[in-house]
Amino acid sequence: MSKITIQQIADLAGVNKATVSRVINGNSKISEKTREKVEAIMKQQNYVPNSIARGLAFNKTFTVGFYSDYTDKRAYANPFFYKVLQGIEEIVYNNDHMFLMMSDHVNKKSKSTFEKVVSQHRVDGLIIPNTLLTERNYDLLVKHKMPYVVTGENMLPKGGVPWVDIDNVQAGQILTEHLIELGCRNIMIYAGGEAVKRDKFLADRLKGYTETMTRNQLDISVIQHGDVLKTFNFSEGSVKSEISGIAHPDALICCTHEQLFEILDWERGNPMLSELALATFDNFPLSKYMTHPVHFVDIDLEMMGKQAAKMLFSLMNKEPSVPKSISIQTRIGN
Amino acid sequence: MSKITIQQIADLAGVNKATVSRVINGNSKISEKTREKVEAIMKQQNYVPNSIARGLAFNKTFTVGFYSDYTDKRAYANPFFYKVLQGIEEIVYNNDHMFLMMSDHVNKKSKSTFEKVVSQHRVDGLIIPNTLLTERNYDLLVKHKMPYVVTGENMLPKGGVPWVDIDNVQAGQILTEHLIELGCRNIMIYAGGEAVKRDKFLADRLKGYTETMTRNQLDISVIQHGDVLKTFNFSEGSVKSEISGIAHPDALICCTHEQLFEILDWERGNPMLSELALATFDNFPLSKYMTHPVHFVDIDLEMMGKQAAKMLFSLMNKEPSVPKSISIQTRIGN
DNA sequence: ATGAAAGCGCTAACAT
DNA sequence: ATGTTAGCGCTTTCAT
Repeated sequence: MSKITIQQIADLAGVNKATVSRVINGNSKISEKTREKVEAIMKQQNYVPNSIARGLAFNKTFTVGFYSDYTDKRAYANPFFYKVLQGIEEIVYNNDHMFLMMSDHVNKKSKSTFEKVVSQHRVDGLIIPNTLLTERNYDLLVKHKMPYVVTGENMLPKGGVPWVDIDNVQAGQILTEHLIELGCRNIMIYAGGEAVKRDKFLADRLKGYTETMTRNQLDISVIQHGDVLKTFNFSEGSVKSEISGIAHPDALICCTHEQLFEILDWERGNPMLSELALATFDNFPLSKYMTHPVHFVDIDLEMMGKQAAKMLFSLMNKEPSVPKSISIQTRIGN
Repeated sequence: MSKITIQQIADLAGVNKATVSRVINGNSKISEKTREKVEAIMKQQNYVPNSIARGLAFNKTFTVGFYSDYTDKRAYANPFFYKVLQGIEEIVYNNDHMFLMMSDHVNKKSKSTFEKVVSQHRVDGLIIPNTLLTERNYDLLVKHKMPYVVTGENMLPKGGVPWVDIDNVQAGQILTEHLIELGCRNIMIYAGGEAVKRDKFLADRLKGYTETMTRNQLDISVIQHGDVLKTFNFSEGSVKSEISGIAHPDALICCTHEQLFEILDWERGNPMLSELALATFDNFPLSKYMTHPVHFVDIDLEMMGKQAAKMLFSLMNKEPSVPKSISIQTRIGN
């Protein structure tokens, strides 16, 4: 513990500690001479203001929180999740704040981590995934006047919730357009029925696909189970499925990696490789191990993190006219 | 902002704020009657002590930090990395502390995040991966008397560095033993030469393999490139490689997932599936998509996180006789 | 067992 | 431009 305090710096510089405080905080009403003297001593003594004391005086923590759910394997097992964090930290650090990450751990005998952090004001602002913005959490944030930004489109039936999300409709559009440009006409999309109802991002991707196909006067073809695809006899070049009677697809858009892997897994014993263009959203780390090339839209999650953090600082600084929501545009990868 | 303070609670209870403070901190010298009265009022008012003020008085932050490197894709892209975090947080929250996660972001005009956190005492203790415990960081920690624990075996030529790591030697042993029990005799291990020198965990896994093979009087066979394996003609059941002359392996241990994927990728066009037992360390999320079963040791990273955090709290509490290092045992998965 | 008062390190309103 | 003083909310001697 370098117990050196503002008082000691003041003594060493032969000034009052208030003067040192003014130097620290860049107060203009300070003579160049004393400023230099104090700064020299601070540097020489390797003095660092105690942020706790500073926080108490300012009634601030200089910390931004990120709330997440470890039990949400979809987030944490997703290698891209850290991209969002990277974007957030970039902005947080550039604003001279710390980054407090917390999971939604619930302690048996006490409040949840979230409730503690919010009620104790351990952070000045919070970034929270839409899946964790429950009614209860929303109420807590409002009650404690805690600034926050949601990643992923707000799902709560509340107005004025600030959010940042990937534009999944646009992603569906450009991916479909890309396949059309490549010459594909019978473009199928694999979008599970239940999941689409539950996850808005899936519905949005589907919507982007549907709109684009319609605009190009192409037939829409949505399958809800990979099994349907397997009824097509690719090897014999048949034009219609023996069972479903649907036109032979020349491209398949998988809405999630899980779907893509299911297809790739099944495809190994099938010679559809050269006949079917595969496409999905987001790049993925094992892609290099894949023998079948996969088209994909590049989702800039780092940008999403940055925008969320920027928006949060705007809110914390009570800037006027902060946008309520931001949609991040995507583009074709590779 | 629920601006309710200890003074207001005291007023409401008709006692001095010192009394309230004693109730909060479980001071024994308090009559049961006043304790109950104060506790009732605190609960009724939904009072939460201001942790900043508390920290200032205690000269503590009630926060534990975790230092990591976003540029280290191996960590962040690894879904298992989060297991460690989960373990850490479990302990941290049970000890009523917060969890401050920080990357090694370096701000252009100022100190690194790490240096700020340590010099400003933003945390009471720190967990840091061995790869980030540089000489410089070590010096900072010592200089500021900051308690810390290293995950992964200490690589620094310094004594007394507390660390927690997976017992990779033991992991190599039991995996090899498992294969032997399964009837394998010609067990090969894929361990790249350069990597082994760089990463101690690889050398340890190799060591565990070597020891076990020797103890069982079996021949050791280490390959440094996957290509060597490809010289074996599995399909014809030949006993020796045409080129290397090495005995036909019936099992292959891959030291990393990358190696495993390389083999699996190449293997698709080869009928070695039924002939070669594959084995690796750590389970991985895409395993269910693999058609070739893979033996593996289950590495309990959550336990590693827990142990690291427990050790850190012991250090922070200045408990006597805290172990300097802990090796986490592994076991065969599935 | 409880109250009064000093102090943790810093900021800010008020003096000079 | 600089010093003085009073907090920020809590803990902790020291009284009583």
